[in-house]
Amino acid sequence: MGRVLTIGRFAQLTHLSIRTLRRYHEAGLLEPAHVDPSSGYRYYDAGQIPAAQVIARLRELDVPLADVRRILLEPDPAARASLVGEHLQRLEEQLSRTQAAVRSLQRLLRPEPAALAVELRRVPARLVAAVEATVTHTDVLSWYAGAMAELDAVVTRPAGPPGGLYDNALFTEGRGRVLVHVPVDAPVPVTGRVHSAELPAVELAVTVHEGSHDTIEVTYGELGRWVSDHALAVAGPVRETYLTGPRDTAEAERWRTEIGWPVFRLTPRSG
Amino acid sequence: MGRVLTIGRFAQLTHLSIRTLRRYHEAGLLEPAHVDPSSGYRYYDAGQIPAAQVIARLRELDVPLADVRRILLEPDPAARASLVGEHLQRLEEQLSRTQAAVRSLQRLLRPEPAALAVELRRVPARLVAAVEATVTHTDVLSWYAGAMAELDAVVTRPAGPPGGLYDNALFTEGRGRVLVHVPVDAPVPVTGRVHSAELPAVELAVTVHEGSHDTIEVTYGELGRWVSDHALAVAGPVRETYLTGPRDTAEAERWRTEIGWPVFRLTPRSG
DNA sequence: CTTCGACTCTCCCCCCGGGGGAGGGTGCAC
DNA sequence: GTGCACCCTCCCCCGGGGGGAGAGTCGAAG
Repeated sequence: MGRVLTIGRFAQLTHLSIRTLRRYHEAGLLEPAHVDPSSGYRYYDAGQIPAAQVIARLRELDVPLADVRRILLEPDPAARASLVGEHLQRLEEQLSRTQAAVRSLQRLLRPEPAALAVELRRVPARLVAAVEATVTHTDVLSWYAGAMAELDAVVTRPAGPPGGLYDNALFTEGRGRVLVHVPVDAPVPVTGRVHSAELPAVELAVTVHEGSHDTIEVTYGELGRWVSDHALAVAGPVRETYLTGPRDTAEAERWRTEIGWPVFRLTPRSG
Repeated sequence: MGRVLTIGRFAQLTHLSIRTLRRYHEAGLLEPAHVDPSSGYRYYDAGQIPAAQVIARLRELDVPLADVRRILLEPDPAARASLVGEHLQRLEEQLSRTQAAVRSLQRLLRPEPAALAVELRRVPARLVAAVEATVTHTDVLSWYAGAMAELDAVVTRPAGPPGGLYDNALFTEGRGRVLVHVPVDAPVPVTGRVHSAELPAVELAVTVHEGSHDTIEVTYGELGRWVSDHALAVAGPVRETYLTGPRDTAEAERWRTEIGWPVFRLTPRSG
């Protein structure tokens, strides 16, 4: 049916650039209907227009070319739809991160004079039921949800609010060790990923972040400033304790998150 | 006040990576409080934590480093807020483009068997009041709004629905000549950007896109397929005519956009 | 005060998804 | 049959990082 189209005509019909079509060819996303072996000329077929448009629309959704290829190679429509759905979910997560950034900017650009209440606290060792893993910054939220669900299934009578330990590398390098825990009075048997652990005693600089986690980075910064101003230095993974969280109330404004940064005293110097 | 912080400690307090801090330094975004001239070591101050966070949050909004710099250098808070607002508006435009891509994908992945009604039509030359410019793909929407408003102010009695001519390069290369017009019965005097023009007679392959422009690219593809299947080739800028548009009804489902692609007949060949 | 391990420096190459342009081969329409 | 528009490959560029090499520096323990 379709008459053979040169790359230029095909570009006009699909609203893609010639360069982009060549790139999709070499990436194995859109093989021309025919390639002249002597000249290397690419020839397309009008039937390939929808395929080219699917690629273009997926690219508009910032789907990486490799994932586009995976989607196109998936023969089962349902599986293909779920692959696309994953990316849509990723877009929603990005949207919420964008909203959090906007709210953080608002708080940063018109800062409230309310002084931060920080307490230096010596925390004893603590027996907990825990789940640990090394995760990336982008995965930490979904990982947390799964780990906490598993903990809740095992720990029937928690001895306090749940919490997490987050390696500093998780934030600065985007990947690090994470431990989510629920305090317990007695060791729990190993169940799935859940095991007992003892959080070591530390000296913590503690503050409480009020409200949703959208602007928690700002609170981290304020706590960091306090730590620095008091001639302290960071000495280990940060500890968050979810005094009031999503499990307690759906109203994010009521959440209360304790942030504790393990610190040690620097040798005194002038200043 | 603030004690001097090495780049590593500052990275911990701001949750930025060392590499990123160095990049922000060389980009002139975040000058360390002190740089040791002999060793090159960067030393930061705890007071710079908020500045670092502002940069990080703007980067999360995909603000280019150059624009971040412009924002940081702007002393007037109101002007600064408006710069940030521009980027937020850009994000909203991107969001609507994302939604359009999703809807286009839905239409592409479960196509309706409804055959496209295409008509080959010889169109005579037409006298219009027009505004022209060379614009980029990202600017075309806002440019169109301004141009159409100017046209409306000049043309009191239009002789037909408004339309636009769009260079194919606008779509394939992202930049091209655009002409927006309102048909008139008699030439209009030059007023601002508005001037008279005569659209040349052409042979058009015409179809009508129903509904919002979200999925208009899909209709373009179907029209392109029809053009190719009928041994035609594209011969000039596409013509859109807004039979029913935002000016007529707020219900996007009722919009009707005529798409006319100038074509010429290819020399006959087998197939 | 020395030592040594952790920290930091610069420099170069890599990633992605394109765009610009050079230099040279092809095709089609008149 | 010839000219010109088209197409080819190849290399370099962009932004905003990351990885790692190799060398220099800092500072805390002994």
